[in-house]
Amino acid sequence: MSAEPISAEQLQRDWAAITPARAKALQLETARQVRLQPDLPTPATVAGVDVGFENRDTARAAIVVLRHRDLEPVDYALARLPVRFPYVPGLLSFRECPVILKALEQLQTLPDVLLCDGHGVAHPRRLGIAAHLGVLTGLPTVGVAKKKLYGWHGPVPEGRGEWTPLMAGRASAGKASAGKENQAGETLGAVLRTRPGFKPLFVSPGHRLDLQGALDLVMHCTTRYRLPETTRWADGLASNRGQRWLARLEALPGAGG
DNA sequence: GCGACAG
DNA sequence: ATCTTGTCGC
Repeated sequence: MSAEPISAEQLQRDWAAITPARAKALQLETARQVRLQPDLPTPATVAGVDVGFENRDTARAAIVVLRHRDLEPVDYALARLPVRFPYVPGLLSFRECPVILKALEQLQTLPDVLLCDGHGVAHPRRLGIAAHLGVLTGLPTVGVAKKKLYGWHGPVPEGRGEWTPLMAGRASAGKASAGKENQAGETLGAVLRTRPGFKPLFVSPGHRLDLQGALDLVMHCTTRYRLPETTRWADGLASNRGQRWLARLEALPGAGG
């Protein structure tokens, strides 16, 4: 039933001439394959993935695999590919998935779970890049975003690890309900305070785990910064100053590329 | 018509 | 995402 891991090359062909309109339709179909379930087995490894742009039309994906136990890097991969889809809010995966799959194929060993830059099911059609990547690869995935794309939420508690639900739909306006919100929507994710005094992160499950599992994992990976270590590594490698981070990786024991 | 709008 | 200078603080 569920799709086998698709190759980057195949994906490139499938999406070669896709339009935003067709992409939205495809999201509705693909979202039906997303599976959110509790009790993700404790992973041995957790990876972070991010995409940077060397220029207007060249994307660069970076994946860094960390040991779950101590968050030490054990593997990484880099890939480049021409950009063939514009940035459209809600359609991010069509722009970034191809180059990410290419990088995944270069890893020595696949990670047990993947933390993505962007949302999971906290998306208008429930298929943020993390959810889409999960279905495409079959891997458990988590969405970790710095800004909201969709949904509404109340005040975020100040303590580290505290959070408030990110609900589907839009906050009800009107003075009659000032202070209180609609109870109608479903919980899609969480607005999580990883560090007191800093802006919160938007966490949502992507595939093969639930919200609690996503939150536990993100907190486990977040030590002394606002962002999880996975994201920080991938971010660094995908960016312009990637050389600096590359040097740190190559100085490590068993981290090949 | 007006605001919202991952990376 | 990317383009960019300085600045405040541990």
